[in-house]
Amino acid sequence: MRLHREDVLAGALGLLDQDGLDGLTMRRLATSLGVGPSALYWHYRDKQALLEAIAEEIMSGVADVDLALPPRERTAELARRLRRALLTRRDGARVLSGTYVRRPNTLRFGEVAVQTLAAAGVPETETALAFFTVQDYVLGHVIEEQSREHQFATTDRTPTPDAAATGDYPAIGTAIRHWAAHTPDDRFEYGLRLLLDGLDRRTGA
Amino acid sequence: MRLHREDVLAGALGLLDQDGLDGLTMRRLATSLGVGPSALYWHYRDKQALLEAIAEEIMSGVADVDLALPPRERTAELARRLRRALLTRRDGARVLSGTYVRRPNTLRFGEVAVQTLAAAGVPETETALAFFTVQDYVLGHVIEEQSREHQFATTDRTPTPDAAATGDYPAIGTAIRHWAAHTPDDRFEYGLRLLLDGLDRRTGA
DNA sequence: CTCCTAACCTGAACAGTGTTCTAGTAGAAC
DNA sequence: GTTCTACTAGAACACTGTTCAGGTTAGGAG
Repeated sequence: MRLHREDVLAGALGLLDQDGLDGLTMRRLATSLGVGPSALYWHYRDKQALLEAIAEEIMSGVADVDLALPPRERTAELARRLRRALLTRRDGARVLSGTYVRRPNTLRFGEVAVQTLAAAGVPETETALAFFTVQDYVLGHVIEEQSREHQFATTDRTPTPDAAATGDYPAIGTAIRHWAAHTPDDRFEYGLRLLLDGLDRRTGA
Repeated sequence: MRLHREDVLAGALGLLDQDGLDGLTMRRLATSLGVGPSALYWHYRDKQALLEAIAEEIMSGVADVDLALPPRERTAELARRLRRALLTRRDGARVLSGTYVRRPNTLRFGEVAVQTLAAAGVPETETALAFFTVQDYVLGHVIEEQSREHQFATTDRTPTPDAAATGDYPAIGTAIRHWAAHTPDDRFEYGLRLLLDGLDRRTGA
């Protein structure tokens, strides 16, 4: 009944989904695996190393986009797959933003994305700029998305942000009302479309 | 020599700039103020409450954009001011992403931004979507930007990301080389222009 | 000038955190 | 069946956020 690295990783993923990033502690992970805390340090040098393994696991398969799609739709699909992957695990975006991973899944995602952008007609000198722009948007978006999930679930603060805003901030009130009428997917797609439309202008030149 | 809330906030900001978010602990803040840790809890209910005060402080003045600018340039300026504000304090983006603030500075930024987008011709039903898109991009971008600063300063890992990537990931190699030739400001401006160009298409319809 | 009430602080304690260390045990290979 | 490696226990260190009962100090009222 001894552990391997994969068992530790699997247990960490389970604990992450259950209790979130703040609930993922080495001690709780150890007891959930029926083992002492120090045992984990044989498999992973650090908690940071474990988090990087989690990040790399989250990125698995994200790059496997349908290559038959036209380039623009393919980049859109890559962005959607990244968001889906982050949403799959609780606090996934926060985990990824805190790690700096250079491993197969993560690198392959970058490789495919850059190639796709180039195929879409983005000049070679700009592909990295465009890639990071999209990635930064997705990360920022999902961080906020998941932070909202968590905030509404735990605290009992006013769930409607317009409650405090109607007074001195008239534009926010109506704007948020329209915003609330959309699904999370719609909100993501809106920003994604903005970026893709902006990219279109640069592929012509 | 007793403290007021402002003193605690000022000390926290100083400690944040010096040691980063992870180094900002209640005990160290207390000793830096010449006081016991429990004294802080008279001024702020939580560490979270203190962080929200910091976030609100970071957002001070960000909304004060030149109203004489044309709408498109004004939204660009708002995005730049947000980035500058986040960059001013160390780990500023991480602090802001972890808080959910409804206070004057933060609300006023939203109000001005939404109004500016409306003035630019964005349909009223979309202003919030557009606002959050830009905000999410800025946040994601600066989180990555500041995380890079930190990573290169502390650890002695390979500072050039293409070192590991040249092998099986040819596109990344050249892409990163072009990326590295730009200044941080340039990189931000590129993504910002993408978003603004995408917005232009929606203001005509 | 005293008194009193509010504002502010101390010191100790609790429960929890990541991490390291020495010492040891189980499992496979020969 | 012994040896060697892979793996683990248990205790300890130096931290973390937070609470609590009790003490101090300042500023205004009488």
